Amino acid sequence: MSVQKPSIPKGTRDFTPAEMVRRNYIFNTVRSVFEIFGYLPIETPAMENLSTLMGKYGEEGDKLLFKILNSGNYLEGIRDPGAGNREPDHESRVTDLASITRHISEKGLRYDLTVPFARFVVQHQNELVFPFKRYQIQPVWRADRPQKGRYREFFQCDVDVVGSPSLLYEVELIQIIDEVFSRLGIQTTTLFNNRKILAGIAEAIGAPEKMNEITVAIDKLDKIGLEKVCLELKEKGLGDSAVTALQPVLLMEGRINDKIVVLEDLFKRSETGMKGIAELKHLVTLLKDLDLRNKWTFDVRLARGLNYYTGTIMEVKANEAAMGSICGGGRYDDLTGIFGLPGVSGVGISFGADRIYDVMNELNRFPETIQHTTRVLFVNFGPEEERFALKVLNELRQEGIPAEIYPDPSKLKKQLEYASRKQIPLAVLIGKDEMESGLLTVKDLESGEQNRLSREEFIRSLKKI
RNA sequence: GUGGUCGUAGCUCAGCUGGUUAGAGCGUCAGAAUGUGGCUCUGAAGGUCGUGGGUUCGAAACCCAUCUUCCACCCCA
Repeated sequence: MSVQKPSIPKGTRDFTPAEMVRRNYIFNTVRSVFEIFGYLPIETPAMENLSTLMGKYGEEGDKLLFKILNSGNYLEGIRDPGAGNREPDHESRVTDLASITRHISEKGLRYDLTVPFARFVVQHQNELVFPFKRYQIQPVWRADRPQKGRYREFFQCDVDVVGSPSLLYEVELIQIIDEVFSRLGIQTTTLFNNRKILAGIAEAIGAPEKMNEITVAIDKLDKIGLEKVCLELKEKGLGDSAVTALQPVLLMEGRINDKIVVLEDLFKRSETGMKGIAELKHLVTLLKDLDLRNKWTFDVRLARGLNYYTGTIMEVKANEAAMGSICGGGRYDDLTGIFGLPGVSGVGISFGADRIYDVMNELNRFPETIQHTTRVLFVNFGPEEERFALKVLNELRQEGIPAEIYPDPSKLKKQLEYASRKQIPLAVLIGKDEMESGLLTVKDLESGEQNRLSREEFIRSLKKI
């Protein structure tokens, strides 16, 4: 039997202690901000029933779901789809696969945390206090093709509130965004838009069913330019008059108020659009009163694919790094409706921990102080000394000071090197001399200084810091 | 899912148009007066050249497939 090369699936990663310390720094920061805003944690299973997941993320989303094979010989009851057709052409085989999927797989890995949360709310509705504010920090999986900032397994940090349509929560979420990124030391811009405005635009130019195509095209304005956008819209079946009517939106610039004027003019023919504008104005008014440290603005081009959003949608970008959005979310008026609890409005956002990590790494924003864990290493000089050291070691641990002892009486050089490499700041040497005098030799590995201290003095000096 | 790209020691890479025993730097390990790390010196170990086929007298170099990396599209955290 040959030795196999160890490997992990595409788009997944191992995390070393050095990486985990930094990742935890992000998780802890996010978590503590969520908590001061009054959100409580929940967790849901890694896998959900496929029926819970399918159809919630659009056609694309369904393709990106990781499906779990059923246990047992699930093929037994299934007829060979090619049986009556001994020359299976390509077409029929594809559809057969699709139809066979539900027979062989009924579970899938979660794609995000919002849909499982909606399911959770419906299932536990009688135990929850509404408006229900929760946060959730767990991995999600997408069968996407990996690239920079895009993984197949990654962590999302979601905050959502369900049971209130109040725009105060949109404001609260934007405050959370501001607080989290201020604490992490990343400068950001929060872009927001409103699905009702997008729907209003489609409605006003006489193509309400083409909302998706229109938003996708508008989104490309920066990248491919006005002409190509118009061309693409026509290819997508939009009439000349509609494209003409859309021009003011495409050419719109200036301050938020200027844009609102343009849209209001357009929305004389769209009630939905007007509603969206009203929400936008309200949100902007509230935000202006707050002294946020990071930038925010309204951007009609922001689309966001997840098709359950119905109101405000938002997205956060790091100002100093080329990375997709590091946080995103929005309002969904009826997510729980699909699971049998209609009329409950929710709004939430999701922080992409892995992308935030990548950005912070690139910009070198991790504080040095989060590095080392063990603060004191006890050098091992032999069985006698070991027993003595163990007692002092235990005292330190009782005081909550992370400390460890070297496992065997190796050469001092080796033991100190171990301490150096683990970035342990202090080494304690207890040999014959120290045992007799009762004074410990304490070496500061950063400065190289060495002192003789009694146990009490030593512990006191550690507690001071 | 479509198109492209990368893959040589633990890491970063060199290896000219195919030609003997595949190299460097860093790292690792072992030494350099028996209780003192980082710096220095000496020495050593370490490579199925991503994997599997093929072309060839001969392949790390060429071809095909496959896996992985990264990029664009799509979509998204």
